[in-house]
Amino acid sequence: MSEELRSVILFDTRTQQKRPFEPQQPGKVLMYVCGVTVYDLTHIGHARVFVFFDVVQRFFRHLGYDLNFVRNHTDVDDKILKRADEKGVDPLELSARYIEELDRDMQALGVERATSEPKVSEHIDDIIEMNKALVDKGHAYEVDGDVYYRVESFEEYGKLSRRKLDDMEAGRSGRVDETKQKEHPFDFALWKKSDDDQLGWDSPWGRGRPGWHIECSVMSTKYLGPTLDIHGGGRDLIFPHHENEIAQSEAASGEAPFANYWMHVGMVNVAEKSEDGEDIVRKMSKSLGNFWTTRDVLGGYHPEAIRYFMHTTLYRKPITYAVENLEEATRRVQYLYTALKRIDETLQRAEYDSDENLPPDSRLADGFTDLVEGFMDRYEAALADDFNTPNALALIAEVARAINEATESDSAPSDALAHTLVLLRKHLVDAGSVLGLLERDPKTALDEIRDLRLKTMELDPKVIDEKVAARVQAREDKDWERADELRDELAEMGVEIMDSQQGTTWRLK
RNA sequence: GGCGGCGUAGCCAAGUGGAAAGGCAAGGGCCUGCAAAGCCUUGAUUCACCGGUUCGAAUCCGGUCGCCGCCUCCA
Repeated sequence: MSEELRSVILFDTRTQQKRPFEPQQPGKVLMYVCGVTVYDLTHIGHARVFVFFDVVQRFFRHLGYDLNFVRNHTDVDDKILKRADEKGVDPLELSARYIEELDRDMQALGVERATSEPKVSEHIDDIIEMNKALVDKGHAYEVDGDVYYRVESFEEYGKLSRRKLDDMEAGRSGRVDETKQKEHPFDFALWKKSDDDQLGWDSPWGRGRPGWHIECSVMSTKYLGPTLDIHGGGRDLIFPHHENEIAQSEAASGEAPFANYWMHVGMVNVAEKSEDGEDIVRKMSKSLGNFWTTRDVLGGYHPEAIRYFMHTTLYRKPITYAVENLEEATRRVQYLYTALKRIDETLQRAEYDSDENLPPDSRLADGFTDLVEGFMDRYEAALADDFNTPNALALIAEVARAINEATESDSAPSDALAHTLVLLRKHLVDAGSVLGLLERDPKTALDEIRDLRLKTMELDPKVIDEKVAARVQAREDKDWERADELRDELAEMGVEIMDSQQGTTWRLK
């Protein structure tokens, strides 16, 4: 059975090339993705990673793979301690709260749950065990209650990020902690001594807490074993985070490689004005203060529009966050849902629908055979090529255009056309579901988009409805001057009028 | 200083050795009282620049310019 599954090509960061994906066990995928350190709301850079791997999850399942997907929460970390201290709250309560906030945002974005979502705080014993193993094997050493990984003990250190210890300038980024007595500047903390009033657990090295990288090695190994099929995360985790995970995991287990494929998602950039008034584009980040929280973006744009926007660029490349891009994505999502709505309206005219009263199976309407019969294969091929979502969207657009073309007429469709439309609708919805798009019924989605716009534009729908009704009356009276005047007033408010045989509807620009 | 990436039509963006996807914007047409929506249609002899390999390069190699990311907070 497993040999029948469509094969997928992945770009692997370590080898810097696309390769056919060969899971260790045919048909089964072991995937680990680094989540976030939960000390604040997520921004859309985080959301991009979640949405992308959500598509990976959905697509593998769509193809019939048995996916075991682990995505962790780093709920013990110095940034959490610092934030908790500032706010005067318990660190684990703080992180628990932000896990809830994260879940809320990701649920709103339609990100499906991973198979397991483990937390650092629940794996302290496992972390201590791995630390002991690393110390025993000579890969780590204790200094005054801290435990450090001895990077020089791992010959292949740097193999993921293609850098050599000697080539790097320690402190280039101004982040190396030089106050500690480390053997090498790049040795990193596996365990940190905690003050009496700090969060900590007892260990062979005294009371302390885990360092940053160890949790992923521990949890991935615990849930998925020593060798992952796929390990993912944001590009900025390649060094040092993932490099250090490799060093820890391979040294501790004695097995290599730690992961067969490494997938890294590009950064979300922001277009800004520099102090000199120049247009610049740079990475969105907490420390630069140029970030948009997922919460904020969800307040202004439909979840599927946000996803659509993210799918317009290959996951590996940087993407620029800009309102124009979100607005264009919103219009595209509206376009797709409108196409579905047109199908439903057309089927109704023949007293069919896409669920119960199906048109009889018949030949396909002229000119649609290739599209109907070849679509899903082409669509899957696009995504199977390292998740080429831009190409996937192009194919979706092709179907939507065909649907609009086929539903131009206001008359009842023939059985052949109705049958074709039902199949095209199914294709569109099935294709959309892999990307987390078109998951609502058309009316709900279009209403949601409209309500969001009303809210952000601070418009009262009653005022709009009244003006629209007045214009309908003016049109019935053939008072074109008055009708156009009202339409101009509405247009000024940002309201678009659409007259059709079914009546007048409106939407927001 | 080291490592890596990017530079394709006005804008966004696929393609990475064999006839330049798709979207937005713009022009023309159909439809419409007029519009909007929708549909049809027009657009890169050319892929930052220079040189090379090849029967053939946006795609490979060398160089130049510009931009970006990472070098222990980072998704």
